[in-house]
Amino acid sequence: MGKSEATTAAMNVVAPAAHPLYVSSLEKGFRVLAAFGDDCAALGVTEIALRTGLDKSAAQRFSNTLHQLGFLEKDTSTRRYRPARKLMELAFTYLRHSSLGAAAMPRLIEAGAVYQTTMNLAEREDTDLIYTVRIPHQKAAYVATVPGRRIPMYCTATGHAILSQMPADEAEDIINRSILTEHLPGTMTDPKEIMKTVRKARRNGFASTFAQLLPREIGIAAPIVDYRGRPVGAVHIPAYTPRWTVANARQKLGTLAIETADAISGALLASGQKF
Amino acid sequence: MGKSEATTAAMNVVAPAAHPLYVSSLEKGFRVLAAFGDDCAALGVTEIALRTGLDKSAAQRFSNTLHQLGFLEKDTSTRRYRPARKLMELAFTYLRHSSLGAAAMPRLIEAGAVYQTTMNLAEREDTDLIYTVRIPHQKAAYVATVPGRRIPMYCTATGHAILSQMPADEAEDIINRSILTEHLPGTMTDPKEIMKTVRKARRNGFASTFAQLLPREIGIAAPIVDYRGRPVGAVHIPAYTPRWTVANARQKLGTLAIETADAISGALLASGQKF
DNA sequence: TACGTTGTATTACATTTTAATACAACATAA
DNA sequence: TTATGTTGTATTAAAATGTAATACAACGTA
Repeated sequence: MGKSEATTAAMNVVAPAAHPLYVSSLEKGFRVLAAFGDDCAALGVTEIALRTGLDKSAAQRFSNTLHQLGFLEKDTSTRRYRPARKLMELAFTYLRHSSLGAAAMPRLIEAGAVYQTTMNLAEREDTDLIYTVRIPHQKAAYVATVPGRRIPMYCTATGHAILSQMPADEAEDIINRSILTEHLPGTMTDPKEIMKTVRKARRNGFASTFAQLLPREIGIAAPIVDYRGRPVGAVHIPAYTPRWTVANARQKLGTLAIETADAISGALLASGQKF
Repeated sequence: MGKSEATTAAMNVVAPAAHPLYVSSLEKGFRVLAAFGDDCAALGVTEIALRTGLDKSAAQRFSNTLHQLGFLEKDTSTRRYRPARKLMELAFTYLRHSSLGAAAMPRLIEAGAVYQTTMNLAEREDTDLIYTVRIPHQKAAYVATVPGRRIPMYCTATGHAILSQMPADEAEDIINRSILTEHLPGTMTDPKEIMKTVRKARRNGFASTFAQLLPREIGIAAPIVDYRGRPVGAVHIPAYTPRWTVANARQKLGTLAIETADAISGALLASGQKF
């Protein structure tokens, strides 16, 4: 599973073409942060240079600066850097004013209590999703319980739920631009098959997948829509065999996911925000 | 309550003196992100310039760059910026390899189920704390359920729990460097009184506070220590009147907090990590 | 339509970052 | 221990980047 996680891990911080108003130093700083992947808890400057494509001097200066700012810790004995707690504050900067998060939170808490299941809120980020709110109930792989994680749309119930509320051409575009990797034996990588699943999700009002990214995981997800009916995120409920069967999960958790997502959509509408 | 939250909100991104290896552009970029406080969901460039101390041109370039990188969203109609989902990925960069988080997660989940209470993990950040893992059970003010939030140590059970495991002079130093604000009528701001509470926490093995930052909130917290006995964080359980009384919370939740914190300390030790 | 305000684009200028290099610290093995 | 490689740190002259001033455009209000 560690392996299957790895492929979804790298944060995307690439040069979006030179522009007169573009401060490339800022990008380099974020490239350093993005260098910390699944496979490395701590990095030295040489390794950072290697992973970021910066030369040693640049790696040195940016690591140093991030350290001074408090976003990287430095182990004085090994002289290696690691991400620091303060990065959590940046998440708060986002979440604090997320009307989606605020609308979702109480409803996810409530829904999680029904069957003692974990409840997640995911939002779209291009061809991927990011979990923004997670309310764990049952124990699972640690990374699978942590917010901020990015997963692809093409092979996840959450992704299908969102795709199901889009015009077909838009959904197809996302799938075509996705890197279709067979994370586990059985991960769907055929665009036609994926679109078929998406259409099924559209008919049912929710999506479900089995063992696509994590072994034994049944994913159940329902879309959250804005005032225009456009998908802004999805409620995701993970369940695991053998405690749950696919049929049982689809019936019970599918309904729960839809109810919860609809309640959130409604609350968003009431709060009058577009987001 | 919104008010009491506000004072604890601003992220600390200040110039740590010029150094030859210091990239000031990076700092400016983070200053822009830090400009988004409690009182503003979105900001225009002029406002950003005002809040960051950058001039209009700089504010323009850094906002633009952060936008291109995906860390700021731009509302095309109002032309104002707002923090974007991608900031969540930075939190993941930290959490992914947090052995403290990994040790705490399953134990917090388990403990939260006992009395249906929210469970938090907080870590120290100078004179403040940052919530890194939050497992909400009961509904509460949205910001009080969101990870990444920073709160002061001097007037919180979580802070006292950590201070209680430090040498007295170190604890006093933290209190002296804290900005002692009376967030609510009754917030403790007298260093002597604070130290007295901390000593009491030391004797009891856990700390408790009432209505210090949030009205009606009873805070219960127990320290997590590393292999040297040094505090690395704390388990925090919030409870609210009238559902809980202070006495009842101290008795039941105090015990639970201690047990959970000890279990986490033990797991950390077993995992062989210093952190 | 006129006016203030706010966002955007363009420059010459100079400060900042760069990349090369040299040095120091550490780890490993002979 | 001494030698040897590797990795981290510090210092520069050179150059590229970011700066701040300014002008222009877009929007909202009266």
